[in-house]
Amino acid sequence: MRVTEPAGRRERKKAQTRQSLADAALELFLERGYDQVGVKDVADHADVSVTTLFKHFSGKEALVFDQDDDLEAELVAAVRERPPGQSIPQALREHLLLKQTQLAIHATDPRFADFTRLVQETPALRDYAQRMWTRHEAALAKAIAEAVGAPEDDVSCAALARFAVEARGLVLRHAEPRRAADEAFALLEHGWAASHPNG
Amino acid sequence: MRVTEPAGRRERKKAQTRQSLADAALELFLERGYDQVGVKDVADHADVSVTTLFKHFSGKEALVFDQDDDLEAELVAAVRERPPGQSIPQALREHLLLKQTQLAIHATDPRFADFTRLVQETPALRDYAQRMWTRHEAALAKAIAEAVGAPEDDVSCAALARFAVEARGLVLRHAEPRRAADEAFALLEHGWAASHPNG
DNA sequence: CTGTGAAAGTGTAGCGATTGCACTTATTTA
DNA sequence: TAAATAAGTGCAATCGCTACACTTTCACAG
Repeated sequence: MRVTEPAGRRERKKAQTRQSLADAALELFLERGYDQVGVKDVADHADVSVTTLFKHFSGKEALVFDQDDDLEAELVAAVRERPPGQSIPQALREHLLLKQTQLAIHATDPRFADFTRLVQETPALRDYAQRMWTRHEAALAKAIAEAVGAPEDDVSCAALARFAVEARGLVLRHAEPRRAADEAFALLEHGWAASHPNG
Repeated sequence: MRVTEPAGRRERKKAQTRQSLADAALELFLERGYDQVGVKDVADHADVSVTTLFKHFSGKEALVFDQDDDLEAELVAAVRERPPGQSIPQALREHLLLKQTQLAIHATDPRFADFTRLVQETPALRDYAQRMWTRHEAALAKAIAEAVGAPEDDVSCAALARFAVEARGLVLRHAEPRRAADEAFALLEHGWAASHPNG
């Protein structure tokens, strides 16, 4: 009985079903392409009904993103617990670069590159991923505002939050992510420093 | 025979059908809410078949955005033909603020405010509007690069383009658009000036 | 004029994602 | 062990959207 896995047989079976679905989805999507696979196919392949599939996942796109939940907390933590001397834009740049190399279902999965390509080449998935981040924009804005002692609805904090999550999309499609991130965040860095000398 | 309306009866009828659909859609959406109206309802109300509706509009959301076409040209022009002494971020801020007060189907329509509210309150429409702008991000990035003599795929130009169109969404949901735009673009302004002293 | 081909429009049938409903089965818990 | 709970099932239906085969209408050349 591991710490992360609550004992009950019921919960274990539930988790297993969910995992079967996620695995089936990833496998089929990689094999045939997202649009060439129906939710029915995924359900059949995982040996459950379509109804059950939708009890576990909010939609077809969600099948490949199994970990939305921690994103927000980590994002906020990246700002709040950044090392002393590091600016907020810097902290966000580092966090996003780090995340990019973890976003796979299993970090150890050799199909990681394929997964990333799948997401980038499928509009529906690309958009979904972007919205996943944008959903936490408000929380991030609030964290930034707190970090610099600005009012909670400060516009420039909201702007920095938005721009930072958008920068992710920009960086992803570039061959040299590190360099792209540096350039994109340099813009934010300088702009931010100008209005928040203490940030 | 006006300059804007090509003579042929055929083309006139086509334009009229399209207009009927757009009118019906706006009316019904405002009355019942976007999600409570089906494309069938719109088609019936405009007295055409559903098939015809989709011959005129690429999807349900497109029914309320009748003018995507000029957006890109205007966006590029805003950068290319900006008054001397005006920075690129400034030019984009002004352009977006201007656009925001024109985006109605008819600028003279008293229902303008309702329309804006509808779009902002309906996720599907908000997202669609955002994508409408994002679709022209590449063209804008290119125009910016040309304006400052940077390579066509320069990352900071792409970043400025993306941030500028994203700033729009930020500004829209604020009570004081002018002030919000000033703050959001101040960030870009300073960041941009730091790396492009000649921009 | 006229007839012919393109363009606009129609109705039906259907697909794929998603939901609601009534139901069975398995697990938990009192 | 029985009642309560939650997972899973199958089916029908909705909704956006497309394909198809068809009719009507207009433009234009002969």
